[in-house]
Amino acid sequence: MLDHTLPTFISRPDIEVKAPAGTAAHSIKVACSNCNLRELCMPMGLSPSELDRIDEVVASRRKVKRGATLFRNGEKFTSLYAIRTGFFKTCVTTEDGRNQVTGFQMAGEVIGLDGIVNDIHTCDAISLEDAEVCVMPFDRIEELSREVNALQHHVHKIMSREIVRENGVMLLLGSMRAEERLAAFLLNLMQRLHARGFSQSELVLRMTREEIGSYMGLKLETVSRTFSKFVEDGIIEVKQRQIRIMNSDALRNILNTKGDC
Amino acid sequence: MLDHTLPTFISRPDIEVKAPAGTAAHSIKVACSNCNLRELCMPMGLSPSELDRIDEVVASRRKVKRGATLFRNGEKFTSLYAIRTGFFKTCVTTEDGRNQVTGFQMAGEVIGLDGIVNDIHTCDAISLEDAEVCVMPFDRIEELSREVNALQHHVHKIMSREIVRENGVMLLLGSMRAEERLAAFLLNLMQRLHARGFSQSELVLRMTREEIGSYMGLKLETVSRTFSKFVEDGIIEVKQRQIRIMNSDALRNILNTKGDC
DNA sequence: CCGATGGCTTGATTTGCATCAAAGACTTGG
DNA sequence: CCAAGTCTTTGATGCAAATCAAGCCATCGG
Repeated sequence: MLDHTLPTFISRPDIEVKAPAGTAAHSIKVACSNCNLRELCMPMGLSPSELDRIDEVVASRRKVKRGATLFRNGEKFTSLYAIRTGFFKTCVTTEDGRNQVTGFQMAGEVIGLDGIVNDIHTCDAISLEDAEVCVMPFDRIEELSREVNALQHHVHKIMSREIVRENGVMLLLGSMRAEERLAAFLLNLMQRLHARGFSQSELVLRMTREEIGSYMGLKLETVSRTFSKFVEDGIIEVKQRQIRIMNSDALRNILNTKGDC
Repeated sequence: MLDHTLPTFISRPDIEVKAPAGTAAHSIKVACSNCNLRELCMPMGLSPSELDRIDEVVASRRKVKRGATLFRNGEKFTSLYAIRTGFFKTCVTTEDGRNQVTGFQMAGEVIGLDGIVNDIHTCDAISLEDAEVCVMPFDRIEELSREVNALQHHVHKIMSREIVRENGVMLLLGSMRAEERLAAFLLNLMQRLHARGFSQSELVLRMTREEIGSYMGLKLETVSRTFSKFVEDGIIEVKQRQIRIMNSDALRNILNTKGDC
């Protein structure tokens, strides 16, 4: 439901291409064709000539310090962003100040899709750790995807995937209890990290309890309590933001056991 | 937040093109260029030659009886559907039988976007009244949108709009109380109906209290009680599924008044 | 006409999570 | 090193919505 399955194993994205000293970050020329995240954010099975064209979609890179915003509600939309390193949250806000985290995004994922409809971003994208993104001007994406069919279809798939993800979150918010929500949350995070070559059982949360709560429609105290309950039950171990999954089947059971009781 | 604003006034879509007697519904040739819903589901400002091309995206029409499914979770994805007449709900289901309405769609709106990622539909689309849809094979849409830039951008906008809508629903489900949810629900329905030329103050619900509740993350009793409360407060009148908005400002106030109390 | 059915309303009770409150743990900077 | 700030945990209490339950209303078919 909260699915981000990836077709192939992806190597760890921790080998970073460094900019030459003194070069402005936004002017670095990067090649998707050499990027080890390519299989996450770009279509697969391209011909060599298509691969060369694909490089053109990335205009530049941009570094985003922890806590800084990549874009903000109300700003003009120009580009999509592929996350190279780091971890983001996106959130929407009402006039009366209510705030809702709508997603957490990690390396290889694309953000900014909300801006396409009205050429204005309708949410904030905030970095949860020092990050770097590939800036992909949307007009360039549209231009190129007229010529490279695989890119065109890939863009459609990325948007559709986001729609399906949000469907899953709606199901979660609309009908699940706190334990189920957090079980789903942990399983989803684990799965996405595992697809990126990280451990199946250990993860480091990049966000606060409050941000988790906002995403899951819970208060931070409830998040904390529920984690504590999982620890009591021997399902996970928690040391600050370090989480170790001791029994992932138990988490899956929590998710699938509601109609029964 | 639950926004479907339309740029122009749209005439009532109640004049239906009848199929010649004896013609199978799915073989009727239809012209978008003559359709009075064009401004809702197709891009605007096309040249005459582009308009002709656009007609090619609709392969056929399909009638869907009330209660029947247009597509179902697990079915192969082939086409998007533009609603000509009628009213649909889409819903997702978990293995353990939980069900969540993810949206209600009316004339001029497009459904099926969830199927693009994995070539499989991940939700059910069920008609809430006798309906008719334009079947638009997705490969044809992709082909044509390589040639007609406006169509390409339009497809992107439709998908982005759906993402933004779902962001709004997430906000609602994650942080609003029952009264606020239903105020938002009524205002959103009114707005979309008004954009289609219907009254600003009267509407007929096409769905049951239970379906509203599923969409809004509430039980049907809560929906009923909250409507009753609105009636007591003189905000609406309810006669079965007929709703009359007596004081839409009051509804808007309910939405914007939470941080204050 | 009547009985059956599906949808809706309303009341009584329970409950899961929010809220309020306080204190502990970790981080950062002088 | 201590002080201040942020994040987290845990406990006590309250409340909004769920649950359980009963009856009403409109529709439909025999």
